[in-house]
Amino acid sequence: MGRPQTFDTTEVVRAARGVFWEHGYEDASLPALEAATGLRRSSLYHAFGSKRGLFDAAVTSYLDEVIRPRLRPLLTSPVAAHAVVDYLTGLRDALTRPGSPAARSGCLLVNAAGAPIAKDRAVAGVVADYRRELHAALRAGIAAHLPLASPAQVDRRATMITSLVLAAMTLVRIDPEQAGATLDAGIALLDEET
Amino acid sequence: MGRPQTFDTTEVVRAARGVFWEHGYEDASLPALEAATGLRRSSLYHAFGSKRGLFDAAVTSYLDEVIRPRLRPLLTSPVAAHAVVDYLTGLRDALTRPGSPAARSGCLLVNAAGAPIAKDRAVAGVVADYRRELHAALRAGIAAHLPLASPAQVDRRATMITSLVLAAMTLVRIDPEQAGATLDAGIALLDEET
DNA sequence: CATATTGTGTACTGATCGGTACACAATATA
DNA sequence: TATATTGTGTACCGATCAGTACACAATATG
Repeated sequence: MGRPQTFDTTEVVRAARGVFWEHGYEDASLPALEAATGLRRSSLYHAFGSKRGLFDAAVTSYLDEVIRPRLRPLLTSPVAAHAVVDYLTGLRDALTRPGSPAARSGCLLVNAAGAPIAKDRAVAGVVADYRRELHAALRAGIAAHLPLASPAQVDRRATMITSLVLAAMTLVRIDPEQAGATLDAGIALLDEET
Repeated sequence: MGRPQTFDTTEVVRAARGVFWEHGYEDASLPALEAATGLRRSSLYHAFGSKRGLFDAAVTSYLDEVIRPRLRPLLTSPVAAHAVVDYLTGLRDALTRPGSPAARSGCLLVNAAGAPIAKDRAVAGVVADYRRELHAALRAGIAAHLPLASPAQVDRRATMITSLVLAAMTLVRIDPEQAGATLDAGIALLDEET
């Protein structure tokens, strides 16, 4: 069946993901992607069709390997009462740990939302779905944390915490301290209401 | 003293601001800036030195003509009790009015925070200062809205509402409905606590 | 009117962009 | 071993990028 691939697709996508994460879709150049993956563009185009195809693979990898593992405790019942607080503290630690991808570049999808690529309907849909997924997970976590609150109150608070997370992702690139303070405000609010 | 300018600097900066607002710094091309301003690059470079100089002027214009007029009621004492709610409803209306610059492109500075230009320290500082300015204004508005709350409570809620605003600016480009719901959650929360 | 000074238009620069043509390499199958 | 099939490397494509050189236009001042 012809010559076999010499590279591991998952690893290559991970490397490309890092480039898109740091530079965004538009400013991730082919030479930078070649350097990060160790592949020439001929191989990248053969395997992924286009820069956009590689980006889509990177987004899928980002959701599966970066986003969803963190949300899992909020989505697998029974949800612990402290799961939301754990999520927020864990995220704050990740954003304030110097050198980590999240501290350096925030969130791949949040960054994409403000970039020209967001005008692509498919990409906009992925980002919108991501926000919905985050909101649903936080709603579950808040419901476990505030068992006496009404569904409407839980939903409203989930919207608030979702926004805190999105804002922290935006702020970390320009002022990590403000990003940390943003997440701390969410933790404090949840404690306050217990 | 030589040949006089044939254009109005303020108007030209406004036109350039629209281009940067819609496309971001990196993807605002010189031809696009020429088309929007009606000037050739020779004039732009003569007046502003560089693409970056024009961007800086556009940012100043954005703060003075777009951001701060909206914040003024929150910063001129006495602050009305309903000023925060007015701000949020006004912002929601702007974000959900189809065709408005904010509905189409969100916030020039929030978008910049996620773009490569954010690595420039001066730009990062401007965005960080903008967030501080927004936070201070909302704190004043919330203090007027919740006169019984402690300073710490007011500050924490100001951080929350600030994040709602930033998140809505991010979301409007990919899903205006989620952006509107985000601001509605803030309004509802303020009502709930009255 | 002459001249210095400043603004504007045309036309270009080298660099870089994403994408591709094509030769060659490496394997599976016959 | 011969051949079909698939993967990889080299070298290129036209388009576009930000920026600039320079001639020319238009004014203020002498």
